[in-house]
Amino acid sequence: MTTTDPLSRRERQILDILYARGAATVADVQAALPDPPSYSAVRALLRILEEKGHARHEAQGTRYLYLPMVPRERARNSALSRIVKTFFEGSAAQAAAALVDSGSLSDDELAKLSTLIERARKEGR
Amino acid sequence: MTTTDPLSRRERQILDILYARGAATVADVQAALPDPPSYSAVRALLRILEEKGHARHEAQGTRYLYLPMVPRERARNSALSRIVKTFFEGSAAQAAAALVDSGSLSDDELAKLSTLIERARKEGR
DNA sequence: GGTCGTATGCTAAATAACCAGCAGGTGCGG
DNA sequence: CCGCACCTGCTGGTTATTTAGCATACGACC
Repeated sequence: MTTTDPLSRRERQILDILYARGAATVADVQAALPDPPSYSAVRALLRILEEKGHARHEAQGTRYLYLPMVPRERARNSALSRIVKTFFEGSAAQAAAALVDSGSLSDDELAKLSTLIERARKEGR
Repeated sequence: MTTTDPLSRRERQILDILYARGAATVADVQAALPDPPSYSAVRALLRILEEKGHARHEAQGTRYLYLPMVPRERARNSALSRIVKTFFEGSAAQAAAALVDSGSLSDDELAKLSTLIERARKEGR
């Protein structure tokens, strides 16, 4: 499948868990889910995600380890782009500004970000 | 309702449209939806969003104009925070870096961001 | 005034999502 | 060797979501 299909709520939740952890077993996913349903239910959802081409599994001993199919970076970028479109009128700069303004960045992080910006400004021309 | 409820797929899509446009009529929403369903269907979803406390409407002449209930900034922050948790291991700095690295920022924007960072660094201590 | 286009209120049906259970297999401790 | 704990394959039922349809109202326009 083409990964252009919209995901249901649970599918989204589970895929998020997969991205957040990199990989996860059924039990991992179940433990990480809010309002965790039965083990069987989680398995069913994971199978659907596989059918839709969003996840795959590898055998880890006797059990399955589930992983995202779409590369993390691509998924991340499209998630960011969605937010930028929805909340920042398409301006990535505004989004970045909101993150800086959030106040959750340490001095160290701010310094690094500053360097990054300088580099971007030089490359820009 | 407490806005802590998870939204269905269509509900999410429609609410996103409301946030992206600030306000919208039923026809606006229908036009902006991918795979647009019937006018009636869109209306039903908007009504549900109202019941759940995510949207409200004002009469605009004979028709309704729908608006988000939760302040844009709050919705935006929680959306950002979700992405940061899912894709950037909780680090807002990494997310900001990804945006800067995206290359979509103009020189002007980079300069402004730089100023913003300097200010944050001073305030930080 | 007639009628056409577009709006809402309300309702019920079709579809999709979600979930749990059973059967069978495999490894491990007693 | 046997039972326990944990896993997968599969399958069907229940609930939520998504949808369209009908009746009705209101303004615009000829």
